[in-house]
Amino acid sequence: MNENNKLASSIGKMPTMADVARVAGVSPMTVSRALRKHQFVSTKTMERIEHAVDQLGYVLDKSAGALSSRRTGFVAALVPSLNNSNFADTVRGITSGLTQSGRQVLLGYTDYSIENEEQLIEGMLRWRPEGIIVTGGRHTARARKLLQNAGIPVIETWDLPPNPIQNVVGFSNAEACRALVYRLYERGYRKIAFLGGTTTRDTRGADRRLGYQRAVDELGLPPGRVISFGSPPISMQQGGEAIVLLLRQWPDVDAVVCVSDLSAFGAIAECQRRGLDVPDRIAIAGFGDFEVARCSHPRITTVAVDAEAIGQLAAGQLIRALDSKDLNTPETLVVPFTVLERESTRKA
Amino acid sequence: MNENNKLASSIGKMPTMADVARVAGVSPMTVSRALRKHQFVSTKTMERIEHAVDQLGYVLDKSAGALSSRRTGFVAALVPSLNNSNFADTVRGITSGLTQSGRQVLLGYTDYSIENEEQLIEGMLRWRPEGIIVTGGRHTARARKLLQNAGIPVIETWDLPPNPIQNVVGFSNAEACRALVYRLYERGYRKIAFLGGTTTRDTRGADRRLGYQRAVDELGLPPGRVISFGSPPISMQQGGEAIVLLLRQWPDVDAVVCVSDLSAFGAIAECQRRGLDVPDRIAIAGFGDFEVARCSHPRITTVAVDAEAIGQLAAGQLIRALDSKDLNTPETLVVPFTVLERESTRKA
DNA sequence: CTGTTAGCGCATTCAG
DNA sequence: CTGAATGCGCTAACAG
Repeated sequence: MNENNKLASSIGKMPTMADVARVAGVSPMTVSRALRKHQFVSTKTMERIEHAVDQLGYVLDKSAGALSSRRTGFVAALVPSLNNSNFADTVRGITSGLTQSGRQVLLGYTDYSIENEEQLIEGMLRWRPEGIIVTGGRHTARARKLLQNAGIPVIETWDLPPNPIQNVVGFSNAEACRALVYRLYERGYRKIAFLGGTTTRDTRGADRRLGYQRAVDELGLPPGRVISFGSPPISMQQGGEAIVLLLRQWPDVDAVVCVSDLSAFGAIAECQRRGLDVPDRIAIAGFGDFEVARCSHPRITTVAVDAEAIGQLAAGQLIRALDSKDLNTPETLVVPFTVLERESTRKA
Repeated sequence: MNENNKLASSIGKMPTMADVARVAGVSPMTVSRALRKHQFVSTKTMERIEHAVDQLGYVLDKSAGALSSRRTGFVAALVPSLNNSNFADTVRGITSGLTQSGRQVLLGYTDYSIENEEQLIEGMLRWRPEGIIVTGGRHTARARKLLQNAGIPVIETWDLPPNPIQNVVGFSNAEACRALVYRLYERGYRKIAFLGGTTTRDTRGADRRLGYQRAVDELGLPPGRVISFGSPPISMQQGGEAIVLLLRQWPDVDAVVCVSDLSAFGAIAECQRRGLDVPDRIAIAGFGDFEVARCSHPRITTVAVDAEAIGQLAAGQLIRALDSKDLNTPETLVVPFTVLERESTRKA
C-alpha cells in the first residue's frame, strides 16, 4: 500500500496530505494540524508524520489551503521599477516585514504607468491578496474603484495623496524639494534651475518640480529655468545630456536641482568631462540619497528618505489592519526627509 | 434574489462565479468559459455575463481555478538581490517574457545566501509553481533535492554549473574575468590586482576571482595581489575603502580588476579624492556594465553581459519546456560577454 | 454553443 | 489530543 503511494508519486503526481496520512497511519486532519504547528499533536504522532513527509517528499499545497481557509497569505505590492531606484529598498522593507508574518509578497512593477498599474491591480486581485501596497496616489479611475471594492487594506506609499484611498506611508515630494531649494538659497545661490523629465508619468518627479517652482516663486528668484529632458525616470546618461542643454540655454545658472541623484550624477560627470568644476563653476544637487551620491567625487547634495523604512512601515500598517480587521480607521504616516548638504554644492 | 446577492457582496463577501451566473441567467460553467475566452460563448450571453460582472464587481478567483485545473500559472524566480545589481534587469526579462504567456512571477531574493535560497525554494514550491528559475549553480543539498523532485522545469542562470540540475542560461564568470585580465595585459599592464569580497557567498564573484588567478598564473604575472574586503556583494563604499588597503599593501600596482562596477566606481572616486589619477597613476576595471560605468568620469572598463537577455532566454526556455512537457532534454544556453575598454584603463 | 456532475487538496467545524 | 463530514470557488470531462 505504502509502496503504491511512493510509486505513484514518483510517476509524476505529487503526494497529497492524504498520502502522508496513510503512510503515517493517522487522519489527514492530524497531518494538517501537525504541519501548521497551530494545534497540538502528540510528539509521537508528530514524529511519524514528519517521517512520512520526508519519505514521500511531501510539500504542503498552499493554494488548496488558501481556498479552504479563505486566507491566501498573499500581499500584493506594486512599484514603478526595481532598477536603480529607491523602490528596491522599499520592496525589501515590505518583504522582510511581511514574510516574517508568514505572508508571500506578490510583486509587480508598473514601469511608471498608471495604465499598467490598473492592469496589474486587476491581475493581482485575482489571486485574492489580503492586502495591497501601491506606490503613489495617482491611479486610473478604474484602479481606484478596484482597490476600494476589494475589501482589503490598501496602502499608498511614497506620496501624500490629496485623496487617500485608505492608509498612507509617505511624504511630500514637493515640500522636500522646496526645502532643498531653500537650502541652496541660504548658501547664496540665486540662479537655480531644475532638471527633470518631460512628462508627469513619474508623479513624484512632477511633485518635486512643483516644489522647486513654489520655492523659486516665494524667494523671488528668476523663474522658468526648468529643463525637461527625456521620458521619466531620467537616467544618468540623460542627466548628462540635459545639463548641456541647460547650460546652453541659461549660461548664468549657478545651481541645478535634479529630479534624482542618478540624473545629478550624470550631470556632474558631464560637467567634469567639459572641464566645468562642480561645485565651483556650478552646484548640482540630486534627490533620493542613492549610494552613488554618497560615494562619488564630489559627493552629491541630496534629499534623503528612508526608502526601506517606508516599506517596513507599510508592512506594519498592513499587518495591523489585517489583525484588527478594521478598515474604517485609515491612518496616514508621514516619514521624514532630510536635506543632506555635500560637496557638490559647497560654495567656494 | 439578485438584490440579495448584491447586498451580500457589499457586506463583505466577494461575489463568486455562481453569483454572476445567477445574475446573468446562465450556468456557472458558461461564465467560466466566457471569462477565460477559451471556449466559444455566443455574443449575446457574453454581453449578459459582462454586464453581470460589472454590476457585481466580480473578479475571477485564480487560486480556486488553479486548484481545479491543476495549473497555477505561477513561475518562481529567485535572485540574490534587487538592489543595484544586474539581477533587477534579469527579473525584468523574466517577467516580461512570462506575463505575456499569462503567467505570474513569484519573486524571491536570497540575499546571496544559499540557506535563504533553500527556505525560499521550499516556500515557493508550496504554491505549486509550474517552473522555477534560480540564480547560480550552487545550492544546498536539500535545495537540489527539492528542485529535482518538484517535477517542474528548473533553470539555473548567471553561471555555468558543473553539474546542472536541468536547464541553464549563463556564462562563465571565470572566463569573462580572465579575458579582462588578458586585455589589460595586452595593454601593457603587468602588476594587476584583484579586489573583491571576503567570502564565496557570492559565487559569481568567487568565480571571477578564480578567472583572475588563472590569468595571472598563465601570464606569469606577480600573483597573490588579491584584496578581500567586506561581505559580498561589496558596495561602492567598500570599493573605496578596499583600494586604500590595496595601494598600501602593493604600492606598485598598475591595474586593478574589481569584482563589480560598483566597487570599481567606489575605488575610482576614492583615488580621485586622494589625487591619484585614474587611469594614469592606476587603471581600474569593473564587471557588469552598470550604468554608472558608462556615465562616470572616467568611464569604466568592464565586462558586459546582457542581464535582461538572460531573463528573457530563461523565460523562453521555461515556456518551451512547459509546452513540450519534456523535462528530459535539458539544454544549456551560453550567453556571450564582451570586454569593453573604456577610459579607466586607457594607458597614457 | 451550453449545462451537469464531480472533485481538485486542504482547513473549518463539530464530535468524540 | 484526534477524527469525520463538509465545502471553499472553480474547471475538466462529458453530455446534450
